[in-house]
Amino acid sequence: METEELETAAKKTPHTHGECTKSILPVRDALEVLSGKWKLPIIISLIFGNKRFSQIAKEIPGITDKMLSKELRDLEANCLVKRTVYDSIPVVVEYTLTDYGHTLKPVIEVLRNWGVAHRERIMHL
Amino acid sequence: METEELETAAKKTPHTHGECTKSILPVRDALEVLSGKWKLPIIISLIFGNKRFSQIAKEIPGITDKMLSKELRDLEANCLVKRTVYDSIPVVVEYTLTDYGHTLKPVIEVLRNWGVAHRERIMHL
DNA sequence: TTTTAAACTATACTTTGGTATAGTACTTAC
DNA sequence: GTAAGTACTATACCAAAGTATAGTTTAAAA
Repeated sequence: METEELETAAKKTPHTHGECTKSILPVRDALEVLSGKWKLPIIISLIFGNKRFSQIAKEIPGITDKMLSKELRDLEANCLVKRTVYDSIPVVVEYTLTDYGHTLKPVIEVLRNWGVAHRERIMHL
Repeated sequence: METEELETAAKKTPHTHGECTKSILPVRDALEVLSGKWKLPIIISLIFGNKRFSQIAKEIPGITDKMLSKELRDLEANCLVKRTVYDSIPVVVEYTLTDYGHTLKPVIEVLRNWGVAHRERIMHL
């Protein structure tokens, strides 16, 4: 019996490379925005309300100042977070989720729902 | 003017640690399933139809055998992919998205839609 | 008899992500 | 004048993720 003649379903839906790649790229973009250990905690923390640097730091156990600073800059570069400097003494900086940042809420919801179900499933094995 | 008196919106919606953490964990679970450079290409490739090892390898430019093998085992451990060995000569192994794996489709769709919009937005800056 | 193909595994290496620790500038409170 | 609070930055280090390259088994094809 030749390999090529196997009765698998493998050949049923032919498709091109380009199709796949084009379909993957934007998904990757979205995942990148949420990637890493700290972006999600930061975004979710800001969904609950505007925060100052040290407030976020306190709310996220384990994060270092360096990572918080770096990730906030990342999120700002992606227009998801706005940084406002208050000219007080000492200087206070407030971080806000932009309107655009809030468009992530349904995305996070879908991920959460799937995640909850997945957790259930993996537990009961 | 004291820091504590600033008229920011930062104090409007108080919430607890526990709330945040519990809300983050399942999202992370979901992201983990899709994490890394190769899981998404593999899943999407299998959405288009069942495939054999070397077929997937050919469809995903740049992936090494080692990574493909490792990621497939990961996906199998998460019940997303089924591995079927055909007792032919030479041995042929077919990979299938399980029904459960297909539940990822809407998740990927949401990510893709957000990703497309995000790509647009970042481009036009 | 060497090559080809299937589906891998093994070893070593590099790159990226994240951590640990310390230090900066400014000012107010003790 | 020393400590403490604001929001950071710098340096060095470490571990996980990914890459490169090669080797394994079986058997058919050239």
